[in-house]
Amino acid sequence: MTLDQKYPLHFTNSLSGKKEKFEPIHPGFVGMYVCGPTVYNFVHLGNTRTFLTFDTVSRYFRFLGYKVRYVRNITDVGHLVNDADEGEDKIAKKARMEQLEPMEVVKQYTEDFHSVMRVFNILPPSIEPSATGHIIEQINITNKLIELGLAYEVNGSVYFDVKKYNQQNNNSYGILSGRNIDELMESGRELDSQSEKRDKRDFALWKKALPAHIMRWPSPWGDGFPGWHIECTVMSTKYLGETFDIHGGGLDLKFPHHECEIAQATGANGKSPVNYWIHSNMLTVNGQKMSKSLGNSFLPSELFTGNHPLLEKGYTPMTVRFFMLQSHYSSTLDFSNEALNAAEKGYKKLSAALTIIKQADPTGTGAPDAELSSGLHHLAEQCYQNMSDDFNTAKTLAVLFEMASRINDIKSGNLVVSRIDKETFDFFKKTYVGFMEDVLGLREETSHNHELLDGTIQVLIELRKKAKTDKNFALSDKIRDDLKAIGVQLKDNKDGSIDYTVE
RNA sequence: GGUUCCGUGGCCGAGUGGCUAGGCUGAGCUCUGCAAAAGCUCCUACAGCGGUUCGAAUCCGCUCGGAACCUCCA
Repeated sequence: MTLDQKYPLHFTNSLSGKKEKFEPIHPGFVGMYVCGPTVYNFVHLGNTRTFLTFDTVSRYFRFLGYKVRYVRNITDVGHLVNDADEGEDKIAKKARMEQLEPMEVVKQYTEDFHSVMRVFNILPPSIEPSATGHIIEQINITNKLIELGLAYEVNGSVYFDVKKYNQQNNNSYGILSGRNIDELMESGRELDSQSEKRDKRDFALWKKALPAHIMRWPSPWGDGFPGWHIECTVMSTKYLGETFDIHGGGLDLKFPHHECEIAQATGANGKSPVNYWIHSNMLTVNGQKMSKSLGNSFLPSELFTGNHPLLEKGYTPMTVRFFMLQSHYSSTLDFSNEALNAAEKGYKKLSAALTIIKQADPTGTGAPDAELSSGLHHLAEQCYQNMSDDFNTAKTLAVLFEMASRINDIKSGNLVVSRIDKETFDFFKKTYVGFMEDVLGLREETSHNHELLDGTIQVLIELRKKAKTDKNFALSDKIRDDLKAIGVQLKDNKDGSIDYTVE
């Protein structure tokens, strides 16, 4: 029995709003597309949460034995500033402000994005396509939609005919976001230069470029650039097929972006593009969504250094990762210094247990205790059960904390390893290490633990041992206190050995 | 205005009809030369008001409060 059969995965499908059993199109394989960043600025912490969510999702699929193709795009054309744009997109605007070539901007912020992903231990996707690399495909699908009568050209721009699509598809526009097309008409706002559209609910597939616009490509309708939604439709279906398993993204993309993707793809290919939609919720600050425009966002670098008015101190990447994993991806998560401090301590506890269990060995004498063994086996199994239940990282962490207590029992001698049968011990160890490192992506933060530093501290530890043996407690305390003052905490173990941690 | 979601103990945060969430903080105990770490114990909540039910934090209704989307946004 394979792991995915033993612990069948269920998760909430945004399309139905219900928790569903995951049934892949091709058994053993998962195709997943996630909307990536728009690279016209530094990614802030809120953006990071979404990528962390889907990193964990893809990690767990792989852990269960699935072969995953994870596609996450780079939006380097830039979303329109607004629907009434003057033929200028965000990247072009930024480029002019900074006197740079658009591709220079894109390059800079893509590099930043990648480095942020790396420090958070977010694994790279299988394919990372860019919008500018798929202009031809975007033109082709736009052409196809025109031929099908679902799009129309006006003055060098092409728009998707939402009303017509809706009539042809059982009024399904709004199927994802629960929106009603008639209500959209009432609430939609009127914009001056929107007069080109036949209906204000229509959205752009291709926009004509004005002379000032510096990102432009030739097309059957003249020089221009693609609309926002079409890139994701093109790149997802190109690499995953016309219907694929999972599409993810931030909740704020549900409407209109994802709704438009469904309409375009369904219109062009005659079939629904995605079986399961997953939306991750927002990171909030004082209850409000973190966003650049609200001025309550901060950059990962500011978080690490603590160099920000909202931050009391700096926090390590793994502390932040742990902090985010403590809540469910579908809930909002509120940022606060208190919560980060709590996370820092909690994470250190798990990390310390990780170091211990990795070195633990099931040696020793004594008969295995069946009841004890089955209790530990059951505990470890809960990691699988919790992750298979809508990727519940919070519940999984709760189990890992209990496992960490047992690991500490082993270290302190409260729990004799030989009382655990070999099979259970191996499963327990494999589960703890596997869920920490492979599934949750939490690694030991030992960057301070350089060889030189370690060697130096070992010398001091030996001196202190000698002082203790000589009952020279004044000296042994001075060594410990002085080390603590510079951030090195010594810990005396029962067996006389001495460990240390670096703050 | 429309659509949707949320309101859990000192703080963060899981949980959807009966069974201990967990972390952090605080108090105590054990271990220890003293610490630190660790283990154990305690502090037992579900916005308010009604209703359904043998039984509700969990379902229904109303009230109050907060948020997201409807415009670029992870």
